[in-house]
Amino acid sequence: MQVRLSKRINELLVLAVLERGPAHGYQIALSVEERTGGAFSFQHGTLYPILHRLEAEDRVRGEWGGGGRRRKTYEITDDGRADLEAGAEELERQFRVLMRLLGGAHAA
Amino acid sequence: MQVRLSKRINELLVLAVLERGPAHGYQIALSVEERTGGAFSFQHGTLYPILHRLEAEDRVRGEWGGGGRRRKTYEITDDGRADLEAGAEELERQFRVLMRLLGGAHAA
DNA sequence: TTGCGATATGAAGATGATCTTTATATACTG
DNA sequence: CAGTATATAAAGATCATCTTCATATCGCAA
Repeated sequence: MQVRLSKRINELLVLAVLERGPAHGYQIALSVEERTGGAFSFQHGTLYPILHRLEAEDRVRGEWGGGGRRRKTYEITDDGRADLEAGAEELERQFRVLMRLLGGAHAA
Repeated sequence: MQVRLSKRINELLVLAVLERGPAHGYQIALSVEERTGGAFSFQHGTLYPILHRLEAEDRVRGEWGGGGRRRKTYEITDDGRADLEAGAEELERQFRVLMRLLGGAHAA
């Protein structure tokens, strides 16, 4: 399955949340969990490395916010937006292929 | 993402192939690759452990075939069929949730 | 005002799935 | 008879994720 599906999905989830506005890590985790009804979630030991990767690759931009509380706010970049769009399409394509094979077994 | 998505998908791909008739490992790998147009594939170091796991859990039944050539033919069990059906449904549900979040970003 | 729970981030270590490599062996083709 | 395709499997490497540990602030309640 050449491209690690879970890894890709995790990245896209983060990008999708940020597409709707800047947020910091903790918020992203809550948002994903809330908006997917708990179907997807992040352990913080999973989320932060992803954010660091996305930032290193300029798909998001992080900025340390003031106000005492150590918190870093991320926003999506143009590269990130492009990646999200391409990724979502690619993922949907892959999934249709998958469901065609699986679906033949059980359903309409 | 509590249940490892890739792991689950790999299992379901194997079960889906076997749902259409018994096959041995090598055939399963070819079949998956062919029927998904290359979107999904197995390295043999991935496939055989999966088959062993499925067999150990009675989701498939393996039998060493005669004819000199060391080859093991697998068929799906009732447990395997039930698991495939439940898994395919669950996967589709998960994916709809995922695409709703991702899709909001780019599309209709 | 002190303690606790929620917010907030990150690094280190453990686990586990997948991939690569190595090993073995037979069937078929030229 | 040599080489390639078929066929399976174990061992080791790699990498993502999870768990745990570490740190620090904020808000609330006792």
